[in-house]
Amino acid sequence: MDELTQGNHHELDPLERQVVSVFVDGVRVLGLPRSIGEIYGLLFISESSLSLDDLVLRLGISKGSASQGLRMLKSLGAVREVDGGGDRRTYYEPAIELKRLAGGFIREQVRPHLESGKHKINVLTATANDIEDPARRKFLNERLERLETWITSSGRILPVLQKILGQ
Amino acid sequence: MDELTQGNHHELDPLERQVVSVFVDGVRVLGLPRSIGEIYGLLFISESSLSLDDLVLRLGISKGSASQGLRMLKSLGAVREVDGGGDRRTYYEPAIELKRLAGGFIREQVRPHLESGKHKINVLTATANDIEDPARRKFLNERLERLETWITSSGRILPVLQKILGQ
DNA sequence: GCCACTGTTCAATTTTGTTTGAACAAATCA
DNA sequence: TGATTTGTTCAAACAAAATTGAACAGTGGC
Repeated sequence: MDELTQGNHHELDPLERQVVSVFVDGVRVLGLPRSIGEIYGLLFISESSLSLDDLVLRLGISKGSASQGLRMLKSLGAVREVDGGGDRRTYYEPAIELKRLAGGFIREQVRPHLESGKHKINVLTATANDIEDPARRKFLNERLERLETWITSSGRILPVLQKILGQ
Repeated sequence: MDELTQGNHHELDPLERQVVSVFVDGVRVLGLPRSIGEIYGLLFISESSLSLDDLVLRLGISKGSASQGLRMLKSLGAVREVDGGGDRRTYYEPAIELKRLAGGFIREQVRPHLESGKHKINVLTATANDIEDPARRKFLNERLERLETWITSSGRILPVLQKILGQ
């Protein structure tokens, strides 16, 4: 294997390690696995695109992790495939526009929960109307209505978010 | 023990279980432990305030969990203490204004991460300026600058969030 | 002062979620 | 066609995080 054409397969240098660790912390806040942060972080400070086994070799993670991590990053729109050197590997580059990253996260991780929440509350509201005791029924309806306004407000936020982040 | 004065210590009825499960799912999205969702959820559909051992008995969780969960909910401003019956227990009620809940979450869980992120990036930027290779240094500075704008944009969002949620 | 009650702490346990690695599929090459 | 390379899948191993429960501290009643 030739370093000039195959890239650098040593362990990370100290600066790279620090940057990766920033991303590892960052994705933990978002509730994503550490490997996602490692992979995205390394792509983020790498000038050239990297292949799956670049990631395996440089981060010291398994092929399985790298494969699953890249799949999730692709679904989030956080990495894109590029055609790399003359070989038949797939190479990856990070998407670095915050707007795009936030958009992917909202689409994949936030919206589905809001939708399913809205649905569950509708079911609950129907159930609550079968309650005998009128005082209890009234109370439950008030609370469930409030829950609904929470979801509505949250939904209103998302476009605003995307607008602000797109700058 | 008298049910009329001490409250209902049976297991949850189906509707209560469903509501609690909505909150359990909700807090998981936010990266908080399930017990937080259980406790807040039960308070949310309970007409009267509840004591620590009401929570223990009705949710079937340990005293330790209930105590730690209430501590976190207090720090988030998601519950408030009220003086209950004639006994010397502390009773709790949920805060149900989305504005307040979001504010607490942002203050306790979001801002600290943004701050520490900003700090780490400053450290990194200093390190990057020691890099010999000018091309590499330039690239790193560009990327770190971008990271900084991410944090800045994210910070700008928080007040907007609070404004929209406060309606 | 002693007992009963309420709530906290934290080491041990349990649960949940992530990573690994071996088996496999698909694609390319010779 | 068979050998090689690239990447995926998923059950098992592992790691991280939450929960338990027993010991403890504080408080009030008697």
